[in-house]
Amino acid sequence: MKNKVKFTRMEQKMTQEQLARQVKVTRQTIGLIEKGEYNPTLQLCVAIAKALGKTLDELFWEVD
Amino acid sequence: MKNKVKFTRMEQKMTQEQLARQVKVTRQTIGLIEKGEYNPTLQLCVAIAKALGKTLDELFWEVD
DNA sequence: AACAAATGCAATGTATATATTGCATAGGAG
DNA sequence: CTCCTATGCAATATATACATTGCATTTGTT
Repeated sequence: MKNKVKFTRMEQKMTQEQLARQVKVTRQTIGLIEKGEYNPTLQLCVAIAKALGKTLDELFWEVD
Repeated sequence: MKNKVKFTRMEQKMTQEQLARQVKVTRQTIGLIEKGEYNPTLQLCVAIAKALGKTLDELFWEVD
C-alpha cells in the first residue's frame, strides 16, 4: 500500500487541496491515500496519475 | 474504463473463476470488471496484474 | 440434438471508499 | 511571537465496490 503520491505531489510543489480539486475529490481523501490508509479506485488512481504527469506504474506499482 | 483484463486472461487460457480465486474475489466481480461496469480498487488491480503477469499500465492504462 | 462448462444477469446484503464538517496542530513568512 | 496556509484527525453520512445466491444464456464438445 505504499505509493509515491505525496513525494510526487511535493516535487511538483502542489498542495493536497490543489490536487484534490483537479481530480475532484476532497483534500481528506488525498491525505488518506498518501498515508496508505486506503485503497483508491482505479479511476481515481488514473486521475491522480494524469494530474501529476505520471503513469499508474510510476505512482502505484509497489516494489515491496 | 476499457481495460485489457479479458483479453489477457483468455490469452493465458484462464477462466474467470480461476482468476477470481487467485485474486480472492468472486467470479461476478471479475466479470463486471472485464465489462468495464465497475471501477476496481487499486489493491484488486494490482492482484489481477500480478496474477496475469502484467503491470498496472499494461492492463489498465487506457489510451482513449 | 444433448450435455457440460463458462459466462451473463439481476436482486439483495455488507464492507468500505469518499464526502462533509469542524477543530487541532505544524511550519513558514513577516 | 503572530499570522496564515497546509496538513492531520475524528465523527457521522452517503455512495459504491464487492459478496452471495440463483437462474438464464452462451459456447464448445460429442
